[in-house]
Amino acid sequence: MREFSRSLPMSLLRAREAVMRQFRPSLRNHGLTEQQWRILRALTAVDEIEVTELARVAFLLGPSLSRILRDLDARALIERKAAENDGRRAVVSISAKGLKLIEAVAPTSEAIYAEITRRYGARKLAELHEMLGALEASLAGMGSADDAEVEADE
Amino acid sequence: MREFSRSLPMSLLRAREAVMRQFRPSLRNHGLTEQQWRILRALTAVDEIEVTELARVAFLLGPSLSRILRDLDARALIERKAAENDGRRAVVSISAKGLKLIEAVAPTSEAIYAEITRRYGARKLAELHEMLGALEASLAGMGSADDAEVEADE
DNA sequence: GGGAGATGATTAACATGTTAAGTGAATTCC
DNA sequence: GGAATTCACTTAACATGTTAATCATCTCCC
Repeated sequence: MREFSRSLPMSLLRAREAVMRQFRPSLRNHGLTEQQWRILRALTAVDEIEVTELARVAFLLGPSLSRILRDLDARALIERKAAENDGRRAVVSISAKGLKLIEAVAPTSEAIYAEITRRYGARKLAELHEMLGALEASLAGMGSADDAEVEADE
Repeated sequence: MREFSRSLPMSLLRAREAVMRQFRPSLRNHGLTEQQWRILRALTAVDEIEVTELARVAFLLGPSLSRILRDLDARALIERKAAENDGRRAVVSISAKGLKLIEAVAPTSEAIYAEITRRYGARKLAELHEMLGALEASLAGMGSADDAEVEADE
C-alpha cells in the first residue's frame, strides 16, 4: 500500500493545518473561531444572504451553520429575518457590531497572509490555488464509487 | 480584503473535502471513520508504536487519539500495553482482527486513489504533493505572530 | 383547495478538533 | 534521596463535522 504520509488527504490536511496554525491565535484573541470568522467574513461581501447560500460560500454544512448562527445572533454580531416571500428561508446580514469586529481582526489577518505569501512566493501561491481548483474540478463528477452497497436501489 | 473564496485555507479545505468525499462512503460501509482508518493504516506500517509517535504520524491531537484508541481497543482492532522501561508510555499495535479489516477496505481504497490519480494526472499529483510539502516547510518556523498578546512574557 | 411530496432550516446523536486541566510516573537538582 | 519539575497520557469542556430525523412551509397536481 501507499506510504502513509504521502496520501493526498494527509498532505492536504497537514498543509491546511500549517496555515491555520498561523491564524488561530489572532482569531482567538478576538473571541472568534475559524468557522465564525469564515461566516462573518463572507457576510461582509454581501448586503444580505440566505442561509443555504451562506452555507455554500462559507463551505459549512447546514447543522454547523445553524449552531454558529444561533451563537453569532446571541452575540449580536449578525441579524436574521425571514425571507419576504418564502417563510422557510431565512436571510442573514452582518450587524454594525459584527462589522466593527471584522475591522479589528482584518489587519492582523492580512499581515499574516502577507507573510505567508512572502515566504512561499506569490507566484507559487497562485499556482497552488490553481492546482487545488483543478483537483476539485477533476473529482467533481466522480460519484462516490461505493463498494458493498447494501441496497441495490441507492 | 481578499476575495473570500480565494483564501488559502478555503482552497485547501475544499480540495481536501473533494478528495475525502470519495473515500468516506467506503470507510463507512466498513464501520470506520476517516480518523480510525488513519490510525489503523499507520499501525500496519509498524510492529508496534508509542502513542505520542502515533499521534505524530497519524496527525491527530492527543485527546482525539485517546478517545479513538479507547474505541478501537473496545472493538478489539488494536492491542495496548505499557512500555517496558517507562510506566508513562503506552505501546499500541494492530490486532489480527484489525489487520483483517484493513485488508477488507484496502482494495476499494486503492481503486478510488487510482481513479483520482487517473483523473488528475500522476505527474500533477506528484507536483501537488511537492508544493504542499514546500508550503508546510515555508511556514515551519513562523511562530504564530500573535497580535494583542495579553501577557508580555509569553 | 386540499393532500402528497419537495424544500429550507433546525434539532438530535455521535465522533472529532481544540485548549485546558488532571493524573501518575520519571527526571532533575539541590 | 526527596521535593519540584517535566513528561506521557487521559479527562473535561466546548465547538464543529457528519448523517439522520424533524418541522414548518411551499408547490404541484388532481
